[in-house]
Amino acid sequence: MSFGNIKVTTSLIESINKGIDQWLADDESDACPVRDILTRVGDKWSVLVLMRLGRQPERFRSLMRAIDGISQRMLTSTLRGLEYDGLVHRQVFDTRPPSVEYSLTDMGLSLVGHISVLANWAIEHRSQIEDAHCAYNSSQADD
Amino acid sequence: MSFGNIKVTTSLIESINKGIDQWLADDESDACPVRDILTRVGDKWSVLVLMRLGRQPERFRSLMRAIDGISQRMLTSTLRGLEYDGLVHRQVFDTRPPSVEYSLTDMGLSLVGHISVLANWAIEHRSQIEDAHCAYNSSQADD
DNA sequence: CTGAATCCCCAACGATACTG
DNA sequence: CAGTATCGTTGGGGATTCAG
Repeated sequence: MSFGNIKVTTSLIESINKGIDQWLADDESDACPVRDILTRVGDKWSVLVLMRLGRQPERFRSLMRAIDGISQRMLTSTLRGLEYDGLVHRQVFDTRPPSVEYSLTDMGLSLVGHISVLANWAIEHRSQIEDAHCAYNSSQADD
Repeated sequence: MSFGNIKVTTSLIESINKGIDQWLADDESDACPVRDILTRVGDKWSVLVLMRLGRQPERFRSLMRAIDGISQRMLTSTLRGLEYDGLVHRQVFDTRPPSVEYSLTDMGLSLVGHISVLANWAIEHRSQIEDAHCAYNSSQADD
C-alpha cells in the first residue's frame, strides 16, 4: 500500500508504533513531544497562523486582520505557544508605534510541510469521507 | 531542505497552501475536510484508538483496558466519530453476551501512517523543542 | 459486554476594557 | 500598534447510572 511518497505497511507501522504509545499516554510527565505536537496540529488557530506565516513574515495586526474570527487574546496566546515550541520567531522593532514581526523558524517551516501533507490527505479523501458519512447516517436510519 | 522522504521547499508549500486557507477558515459550511481531520488528529483519544487498532482489531472492553484513563463514554463517542469518518470499521457478532470488534479501514490505516510520520517528526525534534522551551523561559526571566 | 442517558464541573475561549 | 487583565459563558469530558 502506498500513499504519495509514503509507503505504508503494517510492519512499518509496527516498528513506528513501537514505543509511541507510552509517549502518547504519558500522563505523568508533561514532557511528551508527540502529544504536544499533535495537540498543536489539532488547534484551529495554531494551524491557521502557521499557514499564514508559511507565506511570509507578518505583523500582529496584519495576522489579526488576515485570520478571520480570531480574537486578540487568542492570537497572542497562540503566538506565545508557537514561539514557546520554537516554531515561530518573534522579532521586535523598537519603533514608535511598536511593531513586531512574526516568522516561521526552520522547524516551523518543516512542521508546516507535514501539516500540508496531512491537509492534502484530507482533501484527497474528502469524497471518501463524505461517502462514509452518508453510509453511517443511512445505517443509523435503519435502527 | 529535506525531512525523511518529504522534501520541503517554500514553493512546494506555496502550491500546497494555495486555497487551503479557505478550507481551514470555512466557518460557514461545516463541510471542511481539512479541519475535520486535523481536529481528529489533535484529539487525544482518537489517536490512541487509531494507534491501538493499527496493531490489530480489538473489542470494546479490550480497548478500554488498553487505553489508560479513557472513560466508557469517551471511548464510545470516539469510536463513533472514527466510524462516522470511515476510519474504523465496526463489526457486531450476534453472541451472548454481545461482542463488537473494531478495526481500521484502509483509509484509517492510511491516516495512521501519516500520523506516525508526524509522531516521528515530534520525536526527532524533541530535543530541539526542549531547547526552545528553555530559551523561551530564560528570555522571559529577563523581563 | 456494549452501550445510552444524565448530571456536573471546570478549563478554554470570546468580549471588553485598559496600558506602554 | 501590540499587547495584558479581568470577567462571563459554554461545551467538552469525567463520573455515574440505567438498559439490552
